[in-house]
Amino acid sequence: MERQKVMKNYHHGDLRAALLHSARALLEQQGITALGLRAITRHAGVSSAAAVPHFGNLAGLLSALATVGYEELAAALEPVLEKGPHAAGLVYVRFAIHNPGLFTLMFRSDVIDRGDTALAAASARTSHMLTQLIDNMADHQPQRTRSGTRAAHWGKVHGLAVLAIDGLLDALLSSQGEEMSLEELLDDALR
Amino acid sequence: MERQKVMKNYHHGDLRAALLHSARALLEQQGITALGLRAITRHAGVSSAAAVPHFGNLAGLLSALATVGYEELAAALEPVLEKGPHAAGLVYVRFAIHNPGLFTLMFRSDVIDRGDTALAAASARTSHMLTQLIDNMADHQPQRTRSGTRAAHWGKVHGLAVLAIDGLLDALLSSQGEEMSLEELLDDALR
DNA sequence: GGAGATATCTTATCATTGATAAGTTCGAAT
DNA sequence: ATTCGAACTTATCAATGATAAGATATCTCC
Repeated sequence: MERQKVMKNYHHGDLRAALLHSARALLEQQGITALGLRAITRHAGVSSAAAVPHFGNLAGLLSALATVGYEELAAALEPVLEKGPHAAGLVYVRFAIHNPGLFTLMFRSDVIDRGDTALAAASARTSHMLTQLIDNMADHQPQRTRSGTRAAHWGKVHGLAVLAIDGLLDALLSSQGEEMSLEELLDDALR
Repeated sequence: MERQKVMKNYHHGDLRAALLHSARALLEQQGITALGLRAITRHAGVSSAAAVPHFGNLAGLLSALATVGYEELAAALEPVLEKGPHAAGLVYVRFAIHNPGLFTLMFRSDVIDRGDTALAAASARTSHMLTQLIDNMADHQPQRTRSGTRAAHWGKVHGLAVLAIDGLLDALLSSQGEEMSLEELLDDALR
């Protein structure tokens, strides 16, 4: 029967997924600067215009990748929803550290298209999850607004994630003579 | 004597400052995407290669601009050094909100050159100021490491700044029915 | 199971970008 | 006054994202 045809040139099979995979690989291996349309398609072994039917343009492709990021973050957050903000905060920051490029992309509103439907949905879902998580926590200080509490916790967690990715927390660690790992520092800071 | 020659084409006089001014104007008016070498030189009314003698390349120009940012942030922080972390946090976030483009640029390690001497110096000075400010504060919890305390405070303040710039705090405000301004929210969150 | 319609992918081209080399103009130092 | 060097321009290059036109495979409908 010979059905297992490789289908070389045309009709890749699942080029959409392949392009997202290539983009992610480039993103994590070479940084967000390497995320060009040509670099991505080259990595996937297709022509530079092959992404158009699936994503329209580069912003569309990156938006789809960021969408994956929001979904993965939500999925990572879900198991600790009942465990309170400390555990969830650690999960949030760990996700950022383990996927620095992807996490960075998720907040680069200048390269992704915030109007993208799927992206907006995934982003909103994750945000909703975060606020719910914060609201559910025990130590709600009555002296603070609910919004204030949300902003305070989300801000802290997000800031730690961003600073960790930028390597600025390592600088903080090495300057002080204290013997501790980044993980310990984060656990301490999130207390 | 007619000394007030306009000196049109050659030897601008202070092109370095003029280019930084143009870059900053473009940055705040049209966003970080508009910060191209040609756009900046066009705005300043010079040729696209005029920036080379002063900055080498685009990264050099943007690094110099980011350096200005770190210096201004340090200058804004200085008057509140004795007032504790609450006031200083507000100053930090206000600086970010009033100079969103510049603040964003200061943490875009992919477009600026972290090896730039002046940038590294200004950045280190500001960081030093921040850690000193946090260390001086009264409510040092003994259960936390010094590094942990630094990370916690810097993280929170920085996260709030980043989220505010991205408009995500406004989203947080509007979702909740509470009647409060962004400034009030920040003041509350920094408590 | 055959034919036309349709989506996918390629090739070719365009305007624009950052970098660079070579040439021009000005100021400064000897 | 002349030379030297820095500042600036013009011209050119490779590379980018977008797009139009063409080729090919799959799908639908009869």
